[in-house]
Amino acid sequence: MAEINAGISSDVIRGYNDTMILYILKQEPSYGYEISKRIRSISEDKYIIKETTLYSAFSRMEKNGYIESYEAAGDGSGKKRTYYRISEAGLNYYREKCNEWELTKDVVQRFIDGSSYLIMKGDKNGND
Amino acid sequence: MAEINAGISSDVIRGYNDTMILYILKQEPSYGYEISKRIRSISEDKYIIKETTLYSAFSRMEKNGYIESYEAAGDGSGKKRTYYRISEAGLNYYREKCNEWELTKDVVQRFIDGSSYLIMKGDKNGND
DNA sequence: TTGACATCCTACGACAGTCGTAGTACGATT
DNA sequence: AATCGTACTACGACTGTCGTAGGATGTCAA
Repeated sequence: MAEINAGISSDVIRGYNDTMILYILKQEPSYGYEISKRIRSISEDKYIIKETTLYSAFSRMEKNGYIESYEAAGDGSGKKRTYYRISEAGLNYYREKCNEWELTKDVVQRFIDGSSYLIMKGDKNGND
Repeated sequence: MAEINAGISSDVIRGYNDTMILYILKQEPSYGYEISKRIRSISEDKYIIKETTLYSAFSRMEKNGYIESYEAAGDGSGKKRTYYRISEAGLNYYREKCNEWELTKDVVQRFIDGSSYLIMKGDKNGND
């Protein structure tokens, strides 16, 4: 794979970056770089969030009250980092997004040609 | 339901309006108003595409060569309408989007808390 | 000490799809 | 003639994403 995020269009992910971040923060507070790596590993390298996207999501979500930030020097290293933790509002928002996702997934799926897709994959003649 | 498209965020659908339209056109040529109604009925009123979104998708996709337009007076009524038909390129694009969708769906799903979602819904049978 | 490299973060502006608002125009029904 | 459903166009605002750029710290090896 030459490209980054090959096959994943940012238009689809749009609006779900927040959800992914909140999913991570739901487990424990974290910071930019670590979250970015976790998203990458959870998606098995299929999705790599851009730094700018990530940090702009932070400021947006903090403004909306979904997350709260605090300064801390992580694990032994004297380096100060901006940690984020999820708030109650953020948790509720995350749950709403989960519901929305199930709904949206169901709707979009109706416009995806699943059967012909399967046939195509086995049909060398490309018949329809 | 008070709101239009309640629960479906335009950020998620973004980029999949094209796919929905192509799904309709894959079956037979059609025009704006009819496509809009078909999307609404296929989604069981869960998603109603905005007029402006629809027509801007037309011009975008025609520019990209995914669809071709022609003037015709539909069923008996003397009214002229702009019909669109899908092109070979459009068909390929549609198929790519189907693949992309399966991939994206899989990735996003990993960040959706499915089990707590089921518990929340109160599934007493524990079905999956 | 110097340099390379990974980490950690900010600023700015461009881009594109969506959507609100507005307006036009035709045909059929009342 | 007024109203409604149909059919379409124009314009500009909004927002999340992302390219580009830059800066500052810590670690490790040469």
